[in-house]
Amino acid sequence: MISFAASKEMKTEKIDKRQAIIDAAEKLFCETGYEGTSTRQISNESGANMAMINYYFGSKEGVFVEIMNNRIAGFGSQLKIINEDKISAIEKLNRVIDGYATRILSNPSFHKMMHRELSLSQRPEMYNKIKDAMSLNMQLLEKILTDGQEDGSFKQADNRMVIATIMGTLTNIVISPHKVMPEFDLDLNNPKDKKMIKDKAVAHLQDLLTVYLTTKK
Amino acid sequence: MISFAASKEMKTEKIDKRQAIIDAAEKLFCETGYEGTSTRQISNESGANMAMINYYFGSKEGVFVEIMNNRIAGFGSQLKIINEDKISAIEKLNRVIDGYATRILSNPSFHKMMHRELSLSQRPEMYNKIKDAMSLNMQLLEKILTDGQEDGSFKQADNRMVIATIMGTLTNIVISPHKVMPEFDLDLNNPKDKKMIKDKAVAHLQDLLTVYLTTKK
DNA sequence: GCATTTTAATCAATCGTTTGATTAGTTTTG
DNA sequence: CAAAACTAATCAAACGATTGATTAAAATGC
Repeated sequence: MISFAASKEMKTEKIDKRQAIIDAAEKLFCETGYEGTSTRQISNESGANMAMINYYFGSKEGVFVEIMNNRIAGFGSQLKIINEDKISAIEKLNRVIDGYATRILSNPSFHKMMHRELSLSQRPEMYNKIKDAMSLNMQLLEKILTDGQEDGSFKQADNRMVIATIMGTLTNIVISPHKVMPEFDLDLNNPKDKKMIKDKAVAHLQDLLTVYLTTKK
Repeated sequence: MISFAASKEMKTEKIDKRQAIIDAAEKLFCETGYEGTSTRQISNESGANMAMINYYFGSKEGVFVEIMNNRIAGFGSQLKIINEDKISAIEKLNRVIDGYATRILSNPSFHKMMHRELSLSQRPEMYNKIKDAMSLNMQLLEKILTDGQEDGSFKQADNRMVIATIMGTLTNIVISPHKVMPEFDLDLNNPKDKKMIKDKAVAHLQDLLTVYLTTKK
């Protein structure tokens, strides 16, 4: 019973088996996909016994659901405040682009996995969760666009398509960075490369949309 | 070998078991992914015996490789000629956008599968094939952009990012059409909806890039 | 009648899940 | 306080089902 003086953990070893399973599963799901990952792999990677997966999460899919819920929770929180600020529409848009790029590029693997799940739409529960989380961001983006259009700072545009351009551009960069910059050997796991790609992406999108939305026809 | 007078097929039955396997496998791979599709499913869906898969293609992966090769072959063929035409850079760009949207939206399921494969990058052979096929299109796009910039009709821009925007926007629309137009119940399998989405996407991208690339700073 | 195509049966391997037992820590009880 | 009862966590082993692949025999076409 926890010897005196609180011996927390020994080195950095197994803080929590439950969390270890989540961490290992997320890594593996990102790398090899849901179907491509076996419970035995999760067991090995996490150091937990196979039975613990079902003990804690009921099933392999239960682990997946848990991971997605954890990540998706608090998705819109940081972005929502942007729309409260007393700043111009164009400034709001620029901040949203930066915030969106930051989040997506902070965990490219997970974003890839999310998109695989969305494109497969096998597990309806997950599909709807992802869809809802995304639609939160879309509503925010749309509001910024329509507000800007109403006060005359943005010209009229196909806002749905504008949103598709913002999200699509960032997703495209995350999924195929080599395509974007084939002349270098860029690696999204390298923090330096990641920052460079993010800066380029943000600068491009901000420039693109500023020019597009504020140019008099 | 193909008896005289070409007795094609009897009713609509088994024209070719080999082709039936390819068709069934492509459908299933698109719907449930590569790992999520079993050889027995392919066998059932195609009407061919399980052993025929290995007989004709050596393995399950062999079927997959065959499908990808068939689809990828002739990828750049239709687009290459565009760059030969004696038309303005902006006109070339508009045509490429239309051609690209047409191809992607002509088979959304396959395009989704291709992107899943690209984002998983499990099978290196496939990964490289897809990458090479895409990079063909990218080179064409980049050439159009730089040509336009050299003759002064386009302003300087981050061309790699511009390309990411074009491809990313279209991919985003294909993968999540509901996100793009949640107020309607659009369906990419419905030819009418598909045409409408394609027209909207093309119009948006052409407008966006025309404004962006031809606006004096 | 020979080569090609197709079949049913079977293979070892792996899948996700469940089991019964064991450990250690906590609570309850007398 | 200590014996008894209970609880959550963990384990090795095994479950039945399914996986991709292979076999050897049968059917087919020429």
